[in-house]
Amino acid sequence: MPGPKNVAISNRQLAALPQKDYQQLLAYLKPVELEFGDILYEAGDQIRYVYFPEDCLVSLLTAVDANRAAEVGLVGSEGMIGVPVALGIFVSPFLAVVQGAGTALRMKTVDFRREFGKSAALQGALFRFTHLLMIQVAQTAACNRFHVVTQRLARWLLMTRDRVHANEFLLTQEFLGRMLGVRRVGVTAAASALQKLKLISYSRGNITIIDPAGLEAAACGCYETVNSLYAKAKRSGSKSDSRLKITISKK
Amino acid sequence: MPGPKNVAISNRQLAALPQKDYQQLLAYLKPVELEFGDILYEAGDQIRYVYFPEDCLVSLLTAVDANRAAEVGLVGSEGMIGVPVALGIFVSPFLAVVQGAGTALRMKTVDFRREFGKSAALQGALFRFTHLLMIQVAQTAACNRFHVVTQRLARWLLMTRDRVHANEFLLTQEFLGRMLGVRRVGVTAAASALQKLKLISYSRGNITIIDPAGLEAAACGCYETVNSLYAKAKRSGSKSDSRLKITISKK
DNA sequence: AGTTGTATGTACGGTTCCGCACATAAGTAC
DNA sequence: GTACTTATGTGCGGAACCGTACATACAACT
Repeated sequence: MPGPKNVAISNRQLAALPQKDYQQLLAYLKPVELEFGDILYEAGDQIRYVYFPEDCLVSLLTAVDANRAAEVGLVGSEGMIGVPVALGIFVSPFLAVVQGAGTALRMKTVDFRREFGKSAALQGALFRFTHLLMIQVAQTAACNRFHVVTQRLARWLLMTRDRVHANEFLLTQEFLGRMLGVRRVGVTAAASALQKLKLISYSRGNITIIDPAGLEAAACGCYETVNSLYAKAKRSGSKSDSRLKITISKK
Repeated sequence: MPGPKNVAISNRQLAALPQKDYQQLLAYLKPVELEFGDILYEAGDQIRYVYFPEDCLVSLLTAVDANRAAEVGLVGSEGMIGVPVALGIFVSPFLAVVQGAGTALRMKTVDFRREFGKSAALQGALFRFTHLLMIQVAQTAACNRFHVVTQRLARWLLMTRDRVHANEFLLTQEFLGRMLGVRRVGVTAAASALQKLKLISYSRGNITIIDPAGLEAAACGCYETVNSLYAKAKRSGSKSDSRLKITISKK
């Protein structure tokens, strides 16, 4: 049963915790300012901290070679960065890079892992989020296979919008190209198309979503597919079919 | 510490368990014959059973609409089908379809979930596998974005080879097209190219890998990237940085 | 006002893959 | 052998996107 609502807590994973479990974590959570472009982990890095975004946005990328990488996941205040730790893995498989500046609460991995063993609510929440992330990554795989740049761009803008809770954000086409794994001019063309349809406007990195509903229509169904699952998870909050109690055995 | 090697156990998740934990599961595990094309779950289905493949091969697919889906994961005797259950989720996000006939040991989800709560070794093994699956799905996302059909086909054949432990298998180009998310003729062209290079041979669904090393060279790096992580996980066996004890609270 | 740097737009030939239609070939049934 | 089904091969116009190069536009600084 969740405790009283922690209204001041902007990270949803933390907000969903019972008061007691949250208080327990609080001693270890330190706010950090994350800047655009900050790298939280390179692929293969030790995960020294886990992060609970408050109003920042973090992209997870998988590389295929030195020059080419594609975003496979996008995490904001609804989730956590460092999901592998919940699975007992302490090496990041992804490049995690800050895509929207803001604050996050972070915690040393060792502290988190210990507290994780004590809080069934935290376990449930993070296992569910891990599952959602898996779905998001898988949908991205299928989306990359079938959908054209314009649709993928529209989807990406909507996903970003959902996570920063704003219709305006700062992103160059060069950057968008890196996320979507296309040339900059590919983004130029797609963005121009969306602008001509009066769904977005942009100039020198400043992107504004003018018509969210129209943009959703221009996006592929992958947006709605994943989004509805996130929304469902949000509604069901900390309720779960599974209640686990995990303890880490000493040594 | 794992118990004596269970040499007769062909599923690696089960084989890695301590003798005691394995014996505990044995009462619930029933062998089933899986035929080509069998659907274990549709996307959105309740997960009524989890499956431990012995010599069969199962594809996980994500759909983007009624006609189009792409494979995002491939699971053989090294893994388990029904990973979400380990995360406390009992609905499959993927279509799970048998791609190579054979046997699997299966278990009712409710039984599995209960036993899962009792065996730290089982938890560790499955959490690690969940993580590997996440990596595989993510690599597929990036691969779909950047690599051409011939490379992806080569990668797919190698992945299949690793999982069925054979250089020969039965698969039509029509089927391969569905897995890779391309037209049949796209597969025809790619397969012809690989055959001309004397890396494979095929006729009417019968594919033989002639030159595994050459095929690997023709595949994209995604194969080696993921494969090395699987190999590493295999080597480290049931050793883990994390030892957890999970118990399911009553009600 | 002029300079510099960054962001965006345009152009072009080449490649990959699409959708579709039709042709061949290998196995299966009668 | 003939008919039928299944698997594979070929052809063709078009769309999307690539790599590259070059042009324009806005912003900030001097």
